[in-house]
Amino acid sequence: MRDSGPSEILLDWYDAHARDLPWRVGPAARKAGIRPDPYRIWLSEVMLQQTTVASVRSYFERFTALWPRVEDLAAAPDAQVMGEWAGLGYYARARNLLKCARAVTSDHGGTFPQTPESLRALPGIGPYTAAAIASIAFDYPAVVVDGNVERVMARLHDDPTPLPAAKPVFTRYAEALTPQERPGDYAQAVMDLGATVCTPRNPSCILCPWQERCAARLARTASTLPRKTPKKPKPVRLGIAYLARREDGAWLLERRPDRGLLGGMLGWPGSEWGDAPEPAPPIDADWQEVGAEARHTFTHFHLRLALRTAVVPVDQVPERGIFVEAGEFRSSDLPTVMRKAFDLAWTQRPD
DNA sequence: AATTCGGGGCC
DNA sequence: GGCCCAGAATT
Repeated sequence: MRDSGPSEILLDWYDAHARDLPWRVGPAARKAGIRPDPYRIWLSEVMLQQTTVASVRSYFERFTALWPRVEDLAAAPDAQVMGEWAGLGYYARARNLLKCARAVTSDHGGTFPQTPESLRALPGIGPYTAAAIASIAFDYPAVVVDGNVERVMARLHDDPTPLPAAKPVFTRYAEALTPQERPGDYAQAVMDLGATVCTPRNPSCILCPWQERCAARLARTASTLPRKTPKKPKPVRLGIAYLARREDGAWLLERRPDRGLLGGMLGWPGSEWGDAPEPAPPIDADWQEVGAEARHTFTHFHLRLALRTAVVPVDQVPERGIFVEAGEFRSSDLPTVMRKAFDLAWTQRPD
């Protein structure tokens, strides 16, 4: 066997161990000349931002079935896209997804730009996603740095510098390894390595194709890396949600403003969330307290949401929100905290 | 440079 | 309970 550099060693490992993913063109097919669909790569990469493969799978299948091409997604109604994204989290991604699909369709003739810089100019595409699309979809030798790559680089160099301050250094490590040949397969290979071998806890160093050149394996420090600066504790916020059912079965919901928490999503009208929430019934009714509260943890706070229910006559006009007909309402269109509130108030309890 | 943005699976 | 995840946008 001829002398191989680290990227060739990793590519050999990838040829044998590449995971089968719905958006992936595997190494064998790629060598046979099959190109990935940039639309599917873009969609998967946006869904995968801070989100596990296991969570993304079903959403990816659903989106590509509903909207096979970027032009189809661009033409979709906002409310339908937000509803399909419900439960996946980080809802700014869905809003930017639509902006991006419409920009690609109207400004680029339905074709994704191919360089990291031009991709970076599109909504919802940052440094990582631009590099990932350029390399995977177009075989552009971009330096792809995600959480997996950071972890692998920290361990290869046994570098104790804490993230996020270490990001520029880890990026330089990654730069030095990125090959000109098969950059797309290489990018996916490092991420697969991080996801399946060089895992956050209990890495399988014995299975690692880079074990002989890994400083952390020699030092037995792999499982302690990368270091991260400690996070702030999450405060508790309180709130009240009002779940009104009209006598004909319609539900009183509210479209949340496009910015901020759960932006652009449907939700139950309610109080602000804070230390001492003020009652804010959206319609005059005989509100009943629900015994249980919905508990939910967001990125930076814990929420305890008190619930109120009421049944109101058909001719009554709400002060806030809009009635959604029973036949048009799907609790799966709601973000998880709102779906939890619905389940607690109306399905897990007797009427 | 820090903060804001979700949710699920794992330990 | 906290940690992690194919991060981006905003301040």
